[in-house]
Amino acid sequence: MDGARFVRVTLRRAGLRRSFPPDFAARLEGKTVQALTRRGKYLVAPLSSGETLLMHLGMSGSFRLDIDAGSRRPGAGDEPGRHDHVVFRMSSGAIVTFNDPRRFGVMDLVRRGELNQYPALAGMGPEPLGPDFTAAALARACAGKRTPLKVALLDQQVVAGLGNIYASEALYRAGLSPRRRASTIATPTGLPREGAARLVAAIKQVLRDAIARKATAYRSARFRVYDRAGEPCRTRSCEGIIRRYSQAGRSTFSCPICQR
DNA sequence: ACCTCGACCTGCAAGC
DNA sequence: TGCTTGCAGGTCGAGG
Repeated sequence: MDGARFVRVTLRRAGLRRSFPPDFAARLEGKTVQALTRRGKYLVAPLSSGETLLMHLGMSGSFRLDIDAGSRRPGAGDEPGRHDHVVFRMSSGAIVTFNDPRRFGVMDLVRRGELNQYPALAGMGPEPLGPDFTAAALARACAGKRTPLKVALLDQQVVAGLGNIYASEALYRAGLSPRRRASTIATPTGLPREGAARLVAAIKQVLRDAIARKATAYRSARFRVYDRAGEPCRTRSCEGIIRRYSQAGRSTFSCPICQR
């Protein structure tokens, strides 16, 4: 998509969780993708029109790429699947198809000047792998929060882009209980306690590992606690058994012995 | 201002 | 085999 022009945009239903923006296809067709970047869990594509295309995969979204569909004759095998909701035909010859069974994904179009006011992006926390995500920053964001620490990590205003799996994984590596109050990693004035530095390091480590392993499909990844309820803790000489419980409606996994 | 909960969807696995 | 139930990677609005 990067550098290519939208030749034809096909919407195969009225929307995902939300309706598509008005005249969505028409506002894309003929425009060039100037860059393809990311902020938190949003894909961000500034266009030649001055608008920016925002895309989010939700829980079950994915993109399928057919890189040189243009050089082949259209034929069998090109039929759209049941949950192929948006099809982008690009000037490069590529066809990019957005598939999302649960339709929790997002496609939106915003004027560039209004990107900062876009609700999900306004006030979004620092990028976890960026220089601004420090123990001091995390402590400041958690100070005064009575929410469990794990719930705070899922709050995109605290840190951008962490999801349910890696929140559990990071807390495990940091040796911190998901049930602690978020405020316990900070002093009353919002300065970091030692847990904050460990947690920041663990978040960065967990994400770097996942990216290095190209763990795009969560099923293919090997987690230390996520989805391992009843199995032994992997920490050397720890006798703990991984527990599963619910926090803010999401499953959490942790070792009751080595996470405090 | 902050927090929890249900709603939004479909698919799949387990239990009966 | 076929039904029901519960659970799934994320947000967002309503209500406490």
